[in-house]
Amino acid sequence: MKSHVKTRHEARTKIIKAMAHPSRLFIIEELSKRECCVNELTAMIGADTSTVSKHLSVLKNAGLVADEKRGNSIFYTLRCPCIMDFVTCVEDVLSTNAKEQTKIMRCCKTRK
Amino acid sequence: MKSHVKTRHEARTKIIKAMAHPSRLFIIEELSKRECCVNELTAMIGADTSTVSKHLSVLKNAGLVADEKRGNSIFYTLRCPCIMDFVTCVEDVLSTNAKEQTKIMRCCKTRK
DNA sequence: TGGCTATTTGGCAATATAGCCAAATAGCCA
DNA sequence: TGGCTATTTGGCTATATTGCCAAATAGCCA
Repeated sequence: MKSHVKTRHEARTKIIKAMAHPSRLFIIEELSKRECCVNELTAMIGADTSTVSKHLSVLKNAGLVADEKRGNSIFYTLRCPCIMDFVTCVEDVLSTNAKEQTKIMRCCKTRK
Repeated sequence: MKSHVKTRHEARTKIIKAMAHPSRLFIIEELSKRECCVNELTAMIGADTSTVSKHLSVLKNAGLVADEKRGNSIFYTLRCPCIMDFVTCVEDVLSTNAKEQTKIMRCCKTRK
């Protein structure tokens, strides 16, 4: 792989990796609805505050979310709403997979 | 997080994790242009055949690619072309990040 | 069948990621 | 200032991922 192609894919990978965790996907989905502070997200996720804080720092580091300090709290917002379109695509893959499974099962039954 | 929400995000995560590797992103991009066999992809990527094979099995396991044996070779194809739209979105994030960096740099210069 | 090419699998070591606890940091308000 | 709440950071262990080599498997063709 040529070096500039590799670099491009590495940059993309950084963004995608940041999304590749259930809690972080949850955060992205919540932030697509409204801004939240760490506290709120922690309560919703049900993990240690430090864990959620680290997830947020991964997302921030990838440029997926922005943070703004207001008073005592830090509010996070989603920076690129197109991210949610991607989730739609992932759902597409999942439903394609599900259909495939159904087809295989139906086929097995018929042959019994 | 409620259990069904968690399950949903875990399913999505599996798909996204499968994409979260430079070589696998490269494979996805190549397959979006045309079908390829392991051999061709291995040559393009420049890693061990077994490594590329394992990457392909990750993608296949996630339902992102399909394989078909023809003669001596196994040809891989992309199952959900919408995946490439996602890459567009990732590029969006990257360019937003780049603009942000530029803005910060310009700001620093002005203040010198 | 035997040799060849293509691909997958098993095993192992190196590295990265996740999540918890404890401690540090930062801002609010009495 | 001191106590309180919100958040981040450091450190640690457990687990997952990666990539190589070697070996196994599968199909082609002479």
